[in-house]
Amino acid sequence: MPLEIPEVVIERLPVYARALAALQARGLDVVSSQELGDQLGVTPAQIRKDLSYFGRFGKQGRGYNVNRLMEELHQILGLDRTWSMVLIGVGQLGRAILQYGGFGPQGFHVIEAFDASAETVGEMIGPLTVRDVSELGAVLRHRHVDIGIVSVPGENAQRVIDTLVAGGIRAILNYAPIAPQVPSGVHVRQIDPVLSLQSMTYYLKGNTASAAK
Amino acid sequence: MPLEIPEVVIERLPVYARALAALQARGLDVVSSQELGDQLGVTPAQIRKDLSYFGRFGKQGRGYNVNRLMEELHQILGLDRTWSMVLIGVGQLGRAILQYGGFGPQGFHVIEAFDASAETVGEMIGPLTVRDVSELGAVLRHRHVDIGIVSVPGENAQRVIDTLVAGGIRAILNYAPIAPQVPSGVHVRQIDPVLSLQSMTYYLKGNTASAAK
DNA sequence: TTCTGTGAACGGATTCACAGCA
DNA sequence: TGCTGTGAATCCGTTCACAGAA
Repeated sequence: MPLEIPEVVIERLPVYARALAALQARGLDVVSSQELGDQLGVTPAQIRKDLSYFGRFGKQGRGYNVNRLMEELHQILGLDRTWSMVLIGVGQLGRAILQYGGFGPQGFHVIEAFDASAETVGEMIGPLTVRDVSELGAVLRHRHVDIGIVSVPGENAQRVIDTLVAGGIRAILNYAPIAPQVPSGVHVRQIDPVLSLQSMTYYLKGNTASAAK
Repeated sequence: MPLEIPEVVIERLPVYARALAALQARGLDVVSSQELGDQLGVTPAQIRKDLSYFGRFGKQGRGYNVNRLMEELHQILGLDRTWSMVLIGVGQLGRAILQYGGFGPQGFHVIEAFDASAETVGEMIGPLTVRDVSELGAVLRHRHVDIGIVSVPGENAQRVIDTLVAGGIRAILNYAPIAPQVPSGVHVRQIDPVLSLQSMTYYLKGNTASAAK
C-alpha cells in the first residue's frame, strides 16, 4: 500500500466506514461489495478497487466481515483516536459549530476558540473561554492541535489560515467563502453551501435535466 | 454550447464568479486567465477551457472584461434571479441555517420551514412560522419552491427527501449524514463536515505529507 | 457457485502547445 | 507582443472481465 493513493479514494473511505457502522448497528456481519454499493450509489468494482489499495479484507465467495472492515478503515483513516481542533471566528456560524453535537462522538474536539472582537473575547461558550485571536500563534506553540476550523469573515480568513499554517497546522476545515492559498502538504476542506446552491441552479434553469450525482 | 458540459466545470463556475466579484469590488476591469488562476489555485488553461464551453468571452492579448464575464457567468448559472427554498428540520442545525446571513444576498430565500416535533411546530423564527412536516407535500403543490434544504436527523432524511422529490423538487442541499437515493434528474449537494475531517486525518497520520488540494 | 482482487481497457477531464487575433 | 480559444496529447480514475479462493 505504497505512495499515491488517489485523494478521491481517501474521501470515499469515511463514507464506507459510516455505512458499515449502520450495518453493524443492524447486526449484519457480512456484506458484499454489491450490497454496500447499492446502498451508497457506488459501483461494486469501485469499492473493491478502493479497498484493494490497502489490503485484502474480503473473502471470496462471501464478502467482507463488517466488524473487521470497519476496524481496518478506522485504522487507515486514524479514526481510532481523538483529534484536537481550534476554532477561529466565534460569530453566529462559529457558535453553531461549537454547539454542534456531531463532532465529539466521532472523536473530534474543539479545545480552544478564538475571536477578534473585544465583546466576544472572554465570553464562555460551553467549557471554552473565547481567547483573543492574537494569542493563536502562541497557543499553537504550547498545546497540541491537529486541525483548525476557520469561521471568520472572508476578509480575514487568509490571514488566519496563514497563522495556522505558520503554527504547524496541516489540516484546515474552512467555512469562509474564499479559496485559500496554502503550501503543499497542508490539507484544506471547504464547506461552502452557497457554492453548492449556485452550481445546482445551473441545472434548474433547464440547461439539462441531466443525471443527478 | 450543447449537451454534456462536465459537472466539475459547472461546479467551478461559481468559484470564478465569486473571484470576479472580488476583483470588481477592487475596481479592476480586465483580468487574464493567468491572474484569475493564480488567485484560485487553478491552471489558466483550465479556466480558458471551462469558459470556452459557453462562449468566447475574452479578448486576445488583453484578457477578460471583469464586468462582462461576471454577467455572463451569472446568466449561465441563473444567479441573475432569486430562488425559493424550503427547509426541513428546525433543530440546532436548522436554526443556524435559517439564521445564516449568507444566502439572502446571493438570492436564495427560505420561504417555509418545517419540523416534526410538536414543540417546534408553530414557533416563529424570524419571519417564518414553523409548519408541521406532514404539510410539506401540500405546500410544495401550492407554492413555487426551487430547492429543498434538509437538516433533519439521518434516520428521517431519506423520507424527507422522497417527499421533496415527489413534490417535484429537483435540487437538494442535504446536511444529513446519509448518502441519499434520488432519481436521476434530481441534484443533491452534500454538506458533511464530519466526512471532511475524517478524510483529512488520513494525511495527518503521516501516510503521506502529500500535496494539498 | 459466489464474490473478491486486479491487470487491462476505457473514458473523460486536464494540460499542452500553438494558431490566430488585438 | 500578449493572451485567448482549442484540437491533440496526456494523465488518471473508473469500469470491465476474469482468474482464483472459499
